[in-house]
Amino acid sequence: MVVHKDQIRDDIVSVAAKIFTRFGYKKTTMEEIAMASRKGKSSIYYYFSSKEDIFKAVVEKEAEELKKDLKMAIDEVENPINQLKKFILFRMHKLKTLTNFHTALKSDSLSHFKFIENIRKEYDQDEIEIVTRILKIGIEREKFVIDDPDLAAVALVTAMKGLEIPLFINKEHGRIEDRLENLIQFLFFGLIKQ
Amino acid sequence: MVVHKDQIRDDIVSVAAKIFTRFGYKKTTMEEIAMASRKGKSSIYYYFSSKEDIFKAVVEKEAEELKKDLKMAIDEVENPINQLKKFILFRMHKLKTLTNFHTALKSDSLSHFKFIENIRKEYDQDEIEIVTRILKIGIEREKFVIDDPDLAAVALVTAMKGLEIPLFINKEHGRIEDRLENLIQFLFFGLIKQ
DNA sequence: TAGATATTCGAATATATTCTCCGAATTTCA
DNA sequence: TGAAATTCGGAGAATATATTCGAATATCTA
Repeated sequence: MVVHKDQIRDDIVSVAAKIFTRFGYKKTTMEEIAMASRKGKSSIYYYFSSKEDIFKAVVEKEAEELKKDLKMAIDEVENPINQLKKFILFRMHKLKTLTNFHTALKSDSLSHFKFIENIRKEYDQDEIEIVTRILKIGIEREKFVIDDPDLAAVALVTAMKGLEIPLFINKEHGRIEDRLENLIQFLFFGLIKQ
Repeated sequence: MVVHKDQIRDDIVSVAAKIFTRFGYKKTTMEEIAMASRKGKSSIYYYFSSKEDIFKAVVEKEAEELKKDLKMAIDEVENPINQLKKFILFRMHKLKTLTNFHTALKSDSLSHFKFIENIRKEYDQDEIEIVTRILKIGIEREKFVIDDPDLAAVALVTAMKGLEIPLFINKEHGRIEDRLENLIQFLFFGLIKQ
């Protein structure tokens, strides 16, 4: 029956996610996925049309998770400025656990998969949407002075991505929060009401 | 010149050890080893005759390290009973970092390499030797009552290996020491002078 | 229960990767 | 300068892997 089939697909995706996380796309074999799922290799092809197809499902699942958790994390905080901080920090931490989605975003050895381009765009869109919402609320509450919040959101997200790599590389976790403070001050220089 | 060549071999072995540790024998490619060593693929073949040959060098190096460190660790302790404890504990902890040697000892997907059999035998021999020495010193100092220390050493090492797996799997590090106490009591029941 | 449909898997095939070797180019050093 | 040491690109054979096929089995439906 159909429901059951989705369940098995999900199981396979979970199992595959772990293996992809450990070994990366190329070094992961269908045989491994099959064995770990306790199925025959060809049964996997009953549920997925290809290795790429499984990977796609894995990445999409991780993207969903990130999106959902991001929204939840932000809602836990009140002040829009703190929401921004939380957004940047939480995103960064969470991304470390979502290895497959993260490499899908970064790796160019994977960029020949057309689906990755779509995921990127979609995810960018989501981020901008979230930030825009935060900014607009901030403006309403007279925390921010921004003429064009849509434009500002794009700029902010872009800047954030630019800063992601140095932050990612930096191992000194304690200091990230401090630097984040500076980042926000910098990005919103003159825009935050004192 | 010859000295330089050995140096480069050593470098390659170090680099390869990391990759083998991360991905295992099969998933590691000569190309990766070459790239990580910043050499052309075929240059690697100038220094080693095959992938197996590199792996052999890696495993032998780790075996050397274990052997050396084990001896040092034991010498830091006085009482033979404590030496035994230290031997068992240290060996177990150290083995966790020497992944390639460890898998060489255990994995049967690798057992078609003839050199592995030799390494095993050699290492077993070394262990028995060390334990025998500890026992004999213990007897001299009248800590132990053992008729045949050679036989006892073999029995002890064998028992130790049997207990290795459950100890390895057990994550609760704190308790390992306690259980070790029991193990020694058990193995030497009636043999340790009170 | 029969017949249809869903699922499984072993074995075969097509494709891709990887090990290994060759030989020519470059470097080192006496 | 010339001989030996070292490097590496690229080719070919061997191996590994992804994917397909078809037959067997299980599950559902009426």
